[in-house]
Amino acid sequence: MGQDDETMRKGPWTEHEDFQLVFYVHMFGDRRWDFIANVSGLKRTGKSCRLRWVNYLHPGLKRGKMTPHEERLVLELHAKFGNRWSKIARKLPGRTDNEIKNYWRTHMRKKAQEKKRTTCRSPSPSFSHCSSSSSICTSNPTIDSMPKIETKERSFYDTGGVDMFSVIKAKNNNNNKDFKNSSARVSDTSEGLDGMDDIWKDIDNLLEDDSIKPVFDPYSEIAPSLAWDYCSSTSWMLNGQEEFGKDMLSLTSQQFSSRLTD
DNA sequence: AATGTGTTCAACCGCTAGCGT
DNA sequence: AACGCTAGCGGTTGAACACAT
Repeated sequence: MGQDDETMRKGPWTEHEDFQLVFYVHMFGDRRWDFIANVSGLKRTGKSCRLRWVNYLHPGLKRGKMTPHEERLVLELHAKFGNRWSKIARKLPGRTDNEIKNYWRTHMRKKAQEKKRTTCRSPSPSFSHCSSSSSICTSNPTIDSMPKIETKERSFYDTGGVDMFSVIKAKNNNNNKDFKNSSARVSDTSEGLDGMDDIWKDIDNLLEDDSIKPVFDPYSEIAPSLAWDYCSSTSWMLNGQEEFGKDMLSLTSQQFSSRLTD
């Protein structure tokens, strides 16, 4: 889009970037990634922002090891759907397609190694014999009892923004330790904050501070997508929405930037 | 303690479906 | 119908970490 590829950052995200992204996703919802990428000042593509959000920052994500039940489900669902990772992920709330894909790769490698070792002794009772095109596992009660989420439905990752905020708040109040701990790993260099825990807290605090409250009240009943529709329907948005965004948000951006560097 | 090897997982890339014009 | 744009998907890569020697 507007920015040329040479100025774009690549590689691991810093805590500061995470913080910014979370903040702007909260402001505008998790839909307009290119816009968020531009407006936030992050030197990242919209694509990269989306990926970071979906795979790492999304408040609904579970972190940590797969439970045996989840492992079984992945195997079963893979037997049913093949490498349709996003489809499989929709059946496992809190797990991303990337996570499942990675898990499967590891799993398959292990399986392959095991197979090598036990060179075609008795056939394994596991699911490894189910090819992606196989129908062997299709009438599985576990899968069939799962809620059916079809393509037109709201994606798990699509939190909107107001919903997300409530999740953030909930996150602050309890658990999700794995999520927070693992996120801290991203930036060992940053001493100021202790992983996502503090990011969520700071965002929470920032937004509760009236002086820097976003234009769109996160506590209101207006979904961010609607807020966005409202924004985009106005002339200032049509005539250079990026400039508007930068102006409007520069203050807030500076505020949380300074918090990080304190 | 140093080095090698294996494992995990975040992030990138290329492609495609879907939507608006 | 054709085109352009964007979000989303699946495959792949490589850095960081864990464990073995």
